[in-house]
Amino acid sequence: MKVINDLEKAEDLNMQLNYYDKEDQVLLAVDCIIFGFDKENLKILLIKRNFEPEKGRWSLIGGFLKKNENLDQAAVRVLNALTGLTDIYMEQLYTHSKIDRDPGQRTISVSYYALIDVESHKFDGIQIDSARWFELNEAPNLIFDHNEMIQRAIARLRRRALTNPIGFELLPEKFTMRQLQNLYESILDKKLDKRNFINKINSLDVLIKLDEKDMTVSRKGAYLYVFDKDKYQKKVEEDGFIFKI
Amino acid sequence: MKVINDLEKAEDLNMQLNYYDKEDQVLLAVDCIIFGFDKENLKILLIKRNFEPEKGRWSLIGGFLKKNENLDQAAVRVLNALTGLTDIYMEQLYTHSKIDRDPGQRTISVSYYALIDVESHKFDGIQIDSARWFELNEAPNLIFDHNEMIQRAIARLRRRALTNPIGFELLPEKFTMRQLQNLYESILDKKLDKRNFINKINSLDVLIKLDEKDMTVSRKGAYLYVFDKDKYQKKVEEDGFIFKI
DNA sequence: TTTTAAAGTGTATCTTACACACTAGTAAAG
DNA sequence: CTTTACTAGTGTGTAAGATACACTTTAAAA
Repeated sequence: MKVINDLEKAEDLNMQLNYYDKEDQVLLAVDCIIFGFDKENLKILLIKRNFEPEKGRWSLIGGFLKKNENLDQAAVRVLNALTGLTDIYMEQLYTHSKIDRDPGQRTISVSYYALIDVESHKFDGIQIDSARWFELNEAPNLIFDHNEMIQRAIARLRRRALTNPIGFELLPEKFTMRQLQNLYESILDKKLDKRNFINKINSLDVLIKLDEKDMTVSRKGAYLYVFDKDKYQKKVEEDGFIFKI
Repeated sequence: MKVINDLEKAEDLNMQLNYYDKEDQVLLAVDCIIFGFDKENLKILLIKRNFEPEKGRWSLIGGFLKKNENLDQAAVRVLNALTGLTDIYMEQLYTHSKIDRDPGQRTISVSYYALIDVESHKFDGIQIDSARWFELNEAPNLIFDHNEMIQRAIARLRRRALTNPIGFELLPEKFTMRQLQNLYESILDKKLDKRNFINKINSLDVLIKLDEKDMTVSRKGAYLYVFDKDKYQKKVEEDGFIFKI
């Protein structure tokens, strides 16, 4: 019996090695879609590619997954390496696998996206020269399937904006109602009624109105608000905190 | 000049080769989360793994991406190979990349999910013996991170059910209101009011009531409905057709 | 003919969404 | 000091949609 068992084990081991070994390996990339909000408009961060193929053309911020990291970590590392940006929370979006999407070699790419405040995230990386913000509708044509990736990210962002309090965490620490409304209007690409917007936001009960005013925006000045992270967290845990703008 | 150009080209080519060559390659897998609805309850399709590691344990229906296909195609192929199921539309869900998720070798897995009608999709594949339906809450513990994958799929399904007319396409061709309500109640895991549910569904205006009755469910019998695909498509194109149950 | 089991149906009340226009406050200009 | 200019800030009425709720109908089986 022992012999048979050992034989079986040997066969299994063999099978195991064979099984994985005969499979095709591929390169796995991450591409970061970084939306920026500058209190007025929605922008996107792009980079000039410094290697072939497609050297010199604009692209998303991308790089390859390494053996010792997971995809979330790869996205953070790549973003930091190419722009110097740190502490950006990105969310995984979609995995693109068209056979010839990268003519250099069979590469599958996982897209990540984030929405950040332009002012409070100034670049300081070595590659700063080659990365810059573009207005969303003035972005150049991108390499590979990067345009498609962006379209998908915009769709997700929009859907999110309609049903989740996206943006609260992503705004500058203190902001005016007008800025928050601008953000929503940029994402949804339509005008909202000021009174209804404020009523809705207030009914969510996650903002704290400060005594402080932003006097740069008008003669009268506009009250500043901060996001109440604790209240927000509690609501998310309780009921998912889905609403509708 | 020509010489220089050629030199540059050579350098570029070299760089190109180097660039891709020094990157780590990985195995890419797909795992299919197939939810089934049998007019009563939500089930999940699992398979007994027939190779090491973890041979003999239950797992999702999975396999590896090949060079000549994209991920969507891989998911369809793998599902068909292991269960004989055809014509299943699956949607990509998430890409799992924890470093040691598969102890056999570094493998990244892309999960796909679908919701199908159990009755109208009987197995006929060679592997039929090792695949079977489990009640969602009676499913065994699965290998790797497959439990986590299922949790994510349930969350997505639930979210979808709240805002999209999921299920209409996925039900048997003819169905009763009670069956549709059962489906929603299974997904959302809560009871709904019969009258309110019917009113809501009718207000969506995508079902056609037949003269035919299903006499198996009660003495009185229940009217059968069919899904109006054209109307549905039109609504999706016009306004995305988001609603709220 | 009676029993049984699920189907089918309507309304009143509450909540939320939406449309809509004027006053308030401050700094800068004159 | 007064006027001007500019954006912030505010409330209500109406319409639509969400929710709660219980009895009658139908046809087969006993």
